[in-house]
Amino acid sequence: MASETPAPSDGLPPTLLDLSTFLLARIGRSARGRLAERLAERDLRLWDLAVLAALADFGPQAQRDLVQRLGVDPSDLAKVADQLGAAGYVERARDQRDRRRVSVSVTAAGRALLAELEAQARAVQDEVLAPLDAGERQVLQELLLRVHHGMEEGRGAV
Amino acid sequence: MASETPAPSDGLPPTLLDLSTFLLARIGRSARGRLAERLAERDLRLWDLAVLAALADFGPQAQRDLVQRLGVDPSDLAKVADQLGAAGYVERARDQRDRRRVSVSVTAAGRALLAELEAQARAVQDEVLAPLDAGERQVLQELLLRVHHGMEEGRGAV
DNA sequence: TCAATTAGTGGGTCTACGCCCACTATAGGG
DNA sequence: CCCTATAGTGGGCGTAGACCCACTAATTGA
Repeated sequence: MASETPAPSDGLPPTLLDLSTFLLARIGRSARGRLAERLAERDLRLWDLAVLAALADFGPQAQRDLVQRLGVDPSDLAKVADQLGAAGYVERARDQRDRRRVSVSVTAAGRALLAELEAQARAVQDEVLAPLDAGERQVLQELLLRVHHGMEEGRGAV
Repeated sequence: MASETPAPSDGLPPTLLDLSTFLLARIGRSARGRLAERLAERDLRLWDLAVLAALADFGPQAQRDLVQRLGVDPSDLAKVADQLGAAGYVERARDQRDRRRVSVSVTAAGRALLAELEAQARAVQDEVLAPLDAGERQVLQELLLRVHHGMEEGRGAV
C-alpha cells in the first residue's frame, strides 16, 4: 500500500491498526523493502539471497530442486543462477547421472557473500524490531514460525 | 517473493526461516493477497477499505487529510474517492469555507460496506492465525503494534 | 528405435502499484 | 488586483514481480 511512503501525520485508522494482518503486511513490506534496497546496491535481489541460503543449508542440488523448494518459476531461477554463476558465487555443472540436470553448488565466494547478506538482513531486522527486547523477539519469532507452518499445511488438501 | 505460489515441498532454508522479517514479509504478503482477492470480487481494492476505515474512525474530512493520514498519492486518492462516490459509499461536497477542498464523508451504505469488509478481513485473519489461540493472538498483536509504532517514530528525524 | 516426459533456458507478457506532471479552481497576502 | 500557494483531477509512466510459451537436450520405457 505504502512502500517507502511513510507519512501518516496523525495516525492510521484504529480499525486497520487493530488488524494483526494489516500490521503484518505493513511491517513485512517495509522490512522486505529495506533489505531489497541494500541488496540493490550490490546488484543483487532477494532471490539471490534465497538461492544462496538454500544451497548453503541443503547442499548442492539441481535447479529443479531449488524450484520446488523455493517455489520460484524455473525460468526465473535459471536467470538468478546464471547471474550468480557469472559472478562466481555458485558453480553449475551437468549432473553426470542425469545430464539434463544442472547441479548448482555454492563457492567459497558464495558462502562469504551469503554471510554478508545475512548480516545485512539481521541489521534490517534489528532496525525494524528495535522496540522489542531479546525475549520479546524470541516470542515473536516462535509465533510467526507457527503461523507460517500453519500456512504451509493448509494447502495440501484436495 | 512467492505471492500465491505456495509450493515448497520439503521446506524453506532454515537460514531464511530464522529471520523474523522473512516470516513477517511472507505471512503479511499472503494475508494481504487473500484479502485483496476477496475485495476484487466486489471490484474493490485495499485502498477502498483504508479510506472507508479512515472516514469512519475520524469523521468527514478533506481528501487532503486522507492523503496525509494514509500516505497515499493525492491523485490516486482522487480515483478511489471518485469510485466510492459513484457507488454511493461516500459523499463528496465542496467545503464552503475553502472551496478548493472536497470534504468526504461516509454514507450509511458505506458504513454497511465497511462492516462487511471488516468481517472479511477478520475472516482472512482467522485463517492465517489459525495456529494461534486467543491469548497468543493478543500477544502477537501487541508486539506488532509496538514494532509499528517504532517504525513511525524512526523517520521523523532530519 | 521411437514416443513421451523432464530439465533447463530465453524471451516475452501481464498486472499491480507507486509516482509524477500538467492543468483548473480557489484562496490569501501584498 | 495580481502573484503565489494549495486542493483536486486526469492521464500517463516506470518498475518489480510473477507467469507463460516455445524450444533444445537428455532420459526413460515400451
